[in-house]
Amino acid sequence: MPELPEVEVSRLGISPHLIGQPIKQVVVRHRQLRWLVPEDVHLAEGLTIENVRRRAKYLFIDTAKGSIILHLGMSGKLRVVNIDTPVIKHDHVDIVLTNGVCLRFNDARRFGACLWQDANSPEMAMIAALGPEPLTDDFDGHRLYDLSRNKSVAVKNFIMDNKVVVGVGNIYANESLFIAGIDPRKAAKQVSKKSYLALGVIIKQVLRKAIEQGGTTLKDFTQADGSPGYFAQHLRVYGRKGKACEVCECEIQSVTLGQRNTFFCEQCQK
DNA sequence: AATCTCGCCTGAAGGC
DNA sequence: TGCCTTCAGGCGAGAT
Repeated sequence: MPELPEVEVSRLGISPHLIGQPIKQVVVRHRQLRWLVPEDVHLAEGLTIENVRRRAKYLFIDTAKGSIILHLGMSGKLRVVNIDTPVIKHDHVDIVLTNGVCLRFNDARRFGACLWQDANSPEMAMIAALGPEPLTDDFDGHRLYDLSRNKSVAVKNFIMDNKVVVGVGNIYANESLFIAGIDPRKAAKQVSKKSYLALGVIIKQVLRKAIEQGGTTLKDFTQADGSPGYFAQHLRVYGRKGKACEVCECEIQSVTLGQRNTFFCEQCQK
């Protein structure tokens, strides 16, 4: 499942192929993604891609008149291919460039999205409501502490709340809390300032490290099979239910929090 | 206002 | 082998 690092690595992988290139056509084969792909995405046709940005897990393909917004959902993959590359199952959207190259969006589960943000319209509410980027100075442990004072939700749900900080998905929430030694079930308001200050640093480290690793293991986005994939990262707790904790050798536990699988070590996380 | 729950999807994995 | 069931999950929307 693409988390922020995967989206950022995708951005880095596709950007050089897109920036400065005019869009010839936007081909929509399957409109029914998470939301219906709007007709307005065709407004990008004839315009030049000026930038490829990321905000949270959304990618913005900027033109002078607006941006095509892509979200990879759970199973979304981006490839840069020649336009004559045969379409495979779940190739839903193509952004075709005038040079014969095309950005191809494949998404089996269709939890992803392709939207249009007009440059002259207010930013759509969904995007405007997003909290700070985790890798900027707008986010740190002080913010976590301050926002958590009256929150009774589990700390894991709290750090996965997009209004608190964006881009912390299930895997990295689990991993960060393990490293910080915080029990994911603990009420957000019960977590100490000291723990939050550590957690803020750890979230940044975990995400940065994953991006670096993704950069080094980055598959070739221009190959037919060159999906970004999900880099093989070393996971300490995620998916390790019943296995031994790497620190204390206790059995890793799992519970459901916020309808998501949650893994932790009872001994190491208090 | 804060929190909880639902639903969109398909493919992989496991059971029989 | 093959069918059926279960699970995974980002995240907005609606309910509580």
